[in-house]
Amino acid sequence: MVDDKKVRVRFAPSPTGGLHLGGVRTALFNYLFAKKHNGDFILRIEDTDQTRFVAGAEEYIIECLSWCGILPQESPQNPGEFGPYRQSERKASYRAYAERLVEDGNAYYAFDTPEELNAERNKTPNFTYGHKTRSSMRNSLSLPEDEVRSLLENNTPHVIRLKVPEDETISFSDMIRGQVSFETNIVDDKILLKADNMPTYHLAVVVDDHKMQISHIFRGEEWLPSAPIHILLWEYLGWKKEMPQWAHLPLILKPDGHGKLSKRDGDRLGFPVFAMNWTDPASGELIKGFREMGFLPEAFVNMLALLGWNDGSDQELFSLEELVEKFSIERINNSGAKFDFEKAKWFNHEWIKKSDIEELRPYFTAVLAEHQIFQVENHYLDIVINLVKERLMLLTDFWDQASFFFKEPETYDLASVLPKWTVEKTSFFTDIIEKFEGYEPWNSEGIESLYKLAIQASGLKMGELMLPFRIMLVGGKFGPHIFDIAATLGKEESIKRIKKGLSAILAQ
RNA sequence: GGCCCGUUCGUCUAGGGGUUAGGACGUUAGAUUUUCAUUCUAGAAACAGGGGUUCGAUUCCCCUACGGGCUACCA
Repeated sequence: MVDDKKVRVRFAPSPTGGLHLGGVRTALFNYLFAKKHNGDFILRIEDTDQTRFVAGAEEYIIECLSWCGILPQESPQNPGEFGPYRQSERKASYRAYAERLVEDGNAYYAFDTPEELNAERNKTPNFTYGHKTRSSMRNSLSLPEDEVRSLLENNTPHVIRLKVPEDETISFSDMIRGQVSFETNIVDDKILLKADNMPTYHLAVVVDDHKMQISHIFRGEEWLPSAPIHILLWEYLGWKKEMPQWAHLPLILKPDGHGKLSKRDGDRLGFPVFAMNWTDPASGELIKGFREMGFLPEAFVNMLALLGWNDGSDQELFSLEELVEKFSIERINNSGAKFDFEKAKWFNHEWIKKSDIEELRPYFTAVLAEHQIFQVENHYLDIVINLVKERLMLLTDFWDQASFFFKEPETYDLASVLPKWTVEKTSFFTDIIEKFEGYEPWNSEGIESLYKLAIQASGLKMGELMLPFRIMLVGGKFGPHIFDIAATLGKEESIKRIKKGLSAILAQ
């Protein structure tokens, strides 16, 4: 599978918008394979379609990779010796290869305008530009030689198309699905060079993969049908011996219905599809990302890796280092996987639980800052994190679970307390305030035993006095062990909240 | 339509000629938590169908069905 050739793989997105989770997974598998085999992981920007260029998309892609911890060795920002790493900057080099193909009789000039092609498609239901139809179109195969020459001399807009041979079978061994074959008769004469002199994806990938000495290609299954075109090109360009090995990854599908997962599904079903928030510069529309929704990068990467790959054991939690160590192409699945957001959240939950406090702290500091809470002492924050972290699915849940540690409740769930309120309870709480005031040291166990003793002395039932206490400190029916909360809040703050809560109850 | 790829619990998957078909998410029920969540325990839940090959197929082969992808001067 991996011969003596140096492993060089590339992730080659086009900068047209946010980075889809399927894209991140492709990048991840490339990265894992490269690392596993001491190879290079390269980022190449495929921006040959200038009409689809979106400002900021390239920087965004790099930031996503950086967030995931899978930065490339070579990229536009960090060029190696195989640059440039943007196809638009390699523009000048492509035409020569296309011309060479024409000279060798493996490609030809075509002068049909987009309008003419459209008309043809409307006329003939399943029109394809190929060996059956090219003689009736306007190209250097059908037109007289001198007409072709004068068209070219007059700079008539034209494209260069691949001349796909007749009656051949192209087959290759895909590292994931084994032997795959195609009949050339059904492959169309794909455009290699557009009228704007830019190459199409087909020409550009092959030329660049060769120039960059790419050894293995991991890409989505949607590319499988164009594999024969690429193989033909490797052959016609005379590079067949250096052709990389192919691996077509299964697709990530919509959780409900059917089809490839798209950004629209995220809106519709309420989960992110992009790695990070993406704002479309043209429309201003914001599309949510996993990062901003509260995912740990470790969890995101872990979840993605297990979507289509497993190590054969029951293990599901893997760090990036472990993935590198255990990754193997043989264990990549060959069928598409429906994305399951519930499972994604479970991965995040597990990673929050197993992450170190130092790693977690900055995330929660950021969550607090969003709610105008600043300058929290690390010691206090750490206590709170340890109290609530196993209750969190998303980092952003921290606010719902722990806001009361940083500000007193604004509202009280009085409905769960009022109906059973009695004067005895009022005096219990005025009494407990006094007891608390004189109590030291202020720790959870101590407070608990003092509180329970007071309950016994009052003759009231324990169950009647636990909930009101919680409502006073927290505001509602949630949160960790109540005496841990009181201990963390401190004596002064706890007493203050009891007083305030009590008056809120009495005010009704 | 044509071509290509695929098909094990609802979902992600392990397995592989003879298994009680395993795990995880979700779900259900209990326990713990004098709140809620977590956690723990238990349960329900799958080999798409039909033909072969075979002593024996979920596993190998073929067909069908179904699903997906591609079919642009997009990647």
